[in-house]
Amino acid sequence: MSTQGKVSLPVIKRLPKYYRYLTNLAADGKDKVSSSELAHMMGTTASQVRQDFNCFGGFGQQGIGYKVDVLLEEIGRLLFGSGELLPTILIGAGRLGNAVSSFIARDTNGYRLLAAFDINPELVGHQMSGVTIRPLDELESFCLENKPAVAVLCVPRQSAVDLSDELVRLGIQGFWNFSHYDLSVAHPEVTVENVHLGDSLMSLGYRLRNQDS
Amino acid sequence: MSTQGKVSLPVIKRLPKYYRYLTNLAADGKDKVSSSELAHMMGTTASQVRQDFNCFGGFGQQGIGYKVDVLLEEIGRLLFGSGELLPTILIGAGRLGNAVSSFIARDTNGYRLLAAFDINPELVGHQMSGVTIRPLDELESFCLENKPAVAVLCVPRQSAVDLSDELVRLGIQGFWNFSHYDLSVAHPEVTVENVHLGDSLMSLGYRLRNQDS
DNA sequence: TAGATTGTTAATCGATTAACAATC
DNA sequence: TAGATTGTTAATCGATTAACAATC
Repeated sequence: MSTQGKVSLPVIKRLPKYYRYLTNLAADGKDKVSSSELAHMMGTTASQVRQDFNCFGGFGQQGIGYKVDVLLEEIGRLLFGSGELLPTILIGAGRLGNAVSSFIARDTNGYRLLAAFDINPELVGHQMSGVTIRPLDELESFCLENKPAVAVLCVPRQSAVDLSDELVRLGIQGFWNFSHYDLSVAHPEVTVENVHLGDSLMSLGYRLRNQDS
Repeated sequence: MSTQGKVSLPVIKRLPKYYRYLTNLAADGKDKVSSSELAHMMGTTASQVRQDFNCFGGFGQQGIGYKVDVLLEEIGRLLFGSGELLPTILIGAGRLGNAVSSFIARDTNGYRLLAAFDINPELVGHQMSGVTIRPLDELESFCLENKPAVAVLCVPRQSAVDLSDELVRLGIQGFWNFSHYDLSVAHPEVTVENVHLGDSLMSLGYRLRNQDS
């Protein structure tokens, strides 16, 4: 079990989805579930479900299925570790930043929002999802003092290019990146999760126009 | 050329990214680019770039490279068709809906925002990204009259389950889905682009905690 | 015991990468 | 012509699916 390093990205991307469906099952009072039931709900195959779970060390019971609470606990540990929250800062407190901040602030996701930053003086000083918006000048001193591990970027492309260099220098280990710029190419040494909303929207357009469901 | 149906999803997902980088190249005044230059910028291989472009019908020049304007035009046509915008409605005008609406309203993405809907009476009547927020009761009559093709869902999980059935019944062909619920399983007959922000955040957490860049 | 369902190995499928002839 | 780079086929790689023995 916990055979680190051999878990592929496709599997990792499915973990939160498993977690969601299992939470629903638990809420419905189900205590056992089979790989085929889970597969049906998730729109995948029983084979894949079993294969995925076995990346970590099978926690099922042959002939019976999986216990929902065991799965929730195991996958929960994988996703959230031993419970320590990842100290996080957000940069860019516009509309997108505002919406996104609420996801980080929810303590069910495993993060702790320390502060938000913006260049716009009109926003500075306001509260957002429980933290104060600070001027960008304070970024360096804040990071040196508070050692955030994760930065969430909700800024335009051009700012993101410069900011990411600065942030990596300041010891940031991961980015949740909404900027229109690909951090993983410039900074392969950090962990990046890109959310390119414009790209997502455009590829939907392609599929719709080409009638490919 | 335009050999429909044989373009795989991974290729489709890369199209907007090509489009972005080519736009930058054009802005920088470059008129030619090689597959290896593009690959370097995008963090992929020259082989993949050529393979991708050949899904549609090679528009490069052997020995020379690709002309930036030709690529932009061809990929632009793939992404945006002949220029008609996809009539779109948005449901859920909260913080996330508000942020997301600006992407749809930008006419560079190929969509036209017709209206927004919300159950919250306090939001109804306000303007958002150029359209009026309407009460959810008007959804059916609005759809019958205006025939939107795409619906953007920025509502909680439970509402999404019911709404998607209703919207498919009303003739919606595609969803840009931000709700915490998987539309593609319930409605395989429509085109769905899921953006699960919580899932994205959780999988970033896994990777950070397991030091897997 | 019989039925069910996992764990795990093997087969298939598809996407990425490499190689190279065609050609500008 | 020589150098460069595409178009395209072949090889590799990895992920998904199928199959089946182990076992509850």
